[in-house]
Amino acid sequence: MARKSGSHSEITGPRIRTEARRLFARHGFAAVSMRQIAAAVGLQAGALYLYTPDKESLLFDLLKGHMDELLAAWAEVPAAASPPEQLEAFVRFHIRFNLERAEAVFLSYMELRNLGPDNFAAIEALRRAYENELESILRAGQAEGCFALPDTKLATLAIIAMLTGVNTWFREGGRFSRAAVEQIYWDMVRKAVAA
Amino acid sequence: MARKSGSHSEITGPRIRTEARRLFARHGFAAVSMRQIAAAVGLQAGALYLYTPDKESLLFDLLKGHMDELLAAWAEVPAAASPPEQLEAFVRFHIRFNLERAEAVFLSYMELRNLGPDNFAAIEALRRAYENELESILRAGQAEGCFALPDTKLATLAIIAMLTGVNTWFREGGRFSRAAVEQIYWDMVRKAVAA
DNA sequence: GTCTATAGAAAGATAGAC
DNA sequence: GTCTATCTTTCTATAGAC
Repeated sequence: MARKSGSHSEITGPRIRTEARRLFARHGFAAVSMRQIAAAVGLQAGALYLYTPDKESLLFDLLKGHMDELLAAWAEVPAAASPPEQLEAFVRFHIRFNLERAEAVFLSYMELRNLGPDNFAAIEALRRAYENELESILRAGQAEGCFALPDTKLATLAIIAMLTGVNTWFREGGRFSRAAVEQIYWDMVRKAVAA
Repeated sequence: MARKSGSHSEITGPRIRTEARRLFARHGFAAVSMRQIAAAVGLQAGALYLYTPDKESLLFDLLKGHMDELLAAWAEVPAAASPPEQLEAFVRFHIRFNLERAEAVFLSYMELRNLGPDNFAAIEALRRAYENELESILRAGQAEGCFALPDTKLATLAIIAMLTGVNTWFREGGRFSRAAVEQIYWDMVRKAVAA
């Protein structure tokens, strides 16, 4: 039988992060108080400071954790034989992963401005590392002549913006399944980069 | 000679909106206090309430004004002869207009969640009206057989997300002029929708 | 039209009891 | 590991002088 109160450090930390992510994504970092987060977890506000030195660090941990997981998950995707196949894998991976973590994605794009300079730079570096993954695919395809792009960096940013936009409208049980969305977006990307 | 103090209602209102837009875009609605806005204009906090009933109304006026101007500006663009030409006009218009009003665009995408239900619905309706402008172009091209799209609504959202993404990276004096950016993005859109 | 002053609520963070 | 209590600051919004 579980204790009604006492020590729960192993479970409380993750629950704080989960509730903070949910609340920050829904209302915005600045609009959410430490008291609201504590209440969602079932704690008093002071107890949060056992798990984070301050509010900004809590946000940073969420963003850093998300970017680390994003890069690790992409690293797990097996390499394909040709740039077009690699690009298809990236498009499908990006849509799938981002839909699974909509709240974290939203935070990572919207709440960067609430970080101090050092924390901001750390997240930016990870974001650029992810963009570079796509850009190397585009560069390889460009070199082989299967893609025709005026600028690979701009194409990278354009494609990522387009794919991430799925998160703003996709709803479970809507007109399209995730698989259908992947297919439709892949069709558009494939044509947009084609030689 | 201008008075040092006294009545300035005709100039103070616009200045409040300009400074509020700048501060909200930079730090986020919830993170900016009425005192900060007043200080940026050169007023005391209480004086702001001569111009807005509360903080949320100030935000709503900014978003509503932006959407109205966006729709009005698009209405001024002369109609082109064919769907591809219309689409090119839309792409160039969207990039140009959004780069000219980067702060307002940022607000309109990020701070909707700080509006109450009625204000939220009003802005959403205007956003959908703008999306419908693009979708009718895509539908017309689809009907004429010059575009090939699995779904015009999804293509609408994908294209707008891609174009609006320019605002996240474009900097004056960077590698590309505005005209060059318009051209590169139009090339990608043109190919993505082509039959 | 703007200011000073302030009411009243809520914020982030800390101290010490248990 | 968590709670209660509190310090200190800051917030939105209002009242009344000028």
